[in-house]
Amino acid sequence: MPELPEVETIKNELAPLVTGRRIKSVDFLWAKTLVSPSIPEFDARVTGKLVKSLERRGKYLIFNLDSGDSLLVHLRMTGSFLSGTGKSVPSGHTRAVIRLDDGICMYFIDPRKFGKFQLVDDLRVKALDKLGPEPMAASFTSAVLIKLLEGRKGPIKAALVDQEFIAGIGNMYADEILFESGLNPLRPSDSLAAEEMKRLYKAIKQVLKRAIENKGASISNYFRPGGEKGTAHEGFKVAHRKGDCPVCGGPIKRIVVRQRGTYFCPVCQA
DNA sequence: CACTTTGTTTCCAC
DNA sequence: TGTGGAAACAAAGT
Repeated sequence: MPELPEVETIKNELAPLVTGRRIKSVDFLWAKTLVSPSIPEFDARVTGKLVKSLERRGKYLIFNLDSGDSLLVHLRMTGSFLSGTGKSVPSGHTRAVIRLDDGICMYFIDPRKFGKFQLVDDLRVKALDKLGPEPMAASFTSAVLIKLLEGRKGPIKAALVDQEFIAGIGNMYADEILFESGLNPLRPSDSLAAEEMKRLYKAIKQVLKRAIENKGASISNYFRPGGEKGTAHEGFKVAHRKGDCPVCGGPIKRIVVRQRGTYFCPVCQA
């Protein structure tokens, strides 16, 4: 399930394959994958263009073209990329094929069809503008987090998965971060003591950093461009776990916060 | 067949 | 007007 560490891994591993190459064609095997513009206009603006660079913002992967246009790929739930040579489609869940020069192909594989492609002429679009700060950026300091938390009502878990609050964190990393901080997911955001906010800040940086080092979490359908899986999920303490707390041995509890399954240890996260 | 999964969108109350 | 919560939605797996 692509969240920040998974999209970052895809970006890092795809970049050497695609930067400096020209796009020969993009085929959509699932029409709804492209949200805008129309397919004919998309083809006209993309074919023959050079991929200048790849970047990531939140859960968006961004292909910057030499024409100034950018292809935004919103990776959501089950989306990932597989690189190949274009002979055959590697999976029945392939939703789009980006063909580059020298026979390089990138397959967008997305079993649940939630991922979206969008071509824009300016990165100042609503989808990106609304995103909160990048948690891994050096500019995301504990002072920034404290500022965000003050006056914010509602459970801390809800804040962490809110893309306008912080970009790139989804359900599973929110659970891991809260476990690492020893904070109950239902604690109101503005109720944290200074020391708790410090712990939360450290946990955000640490959980994401470790997950990036482990090339993302391969829960359900995520894999890397070369076909390998990530191993970050092997280190998960509570997210998607059914068993007992690895620290205190008590049962992990599952509750629902903002309509989302939330795993936590009621003892360690009192 | 009901339920789960994640993020966005829409709607409603305050 | 902003904020926040709940529900609906998208699609497929179990």
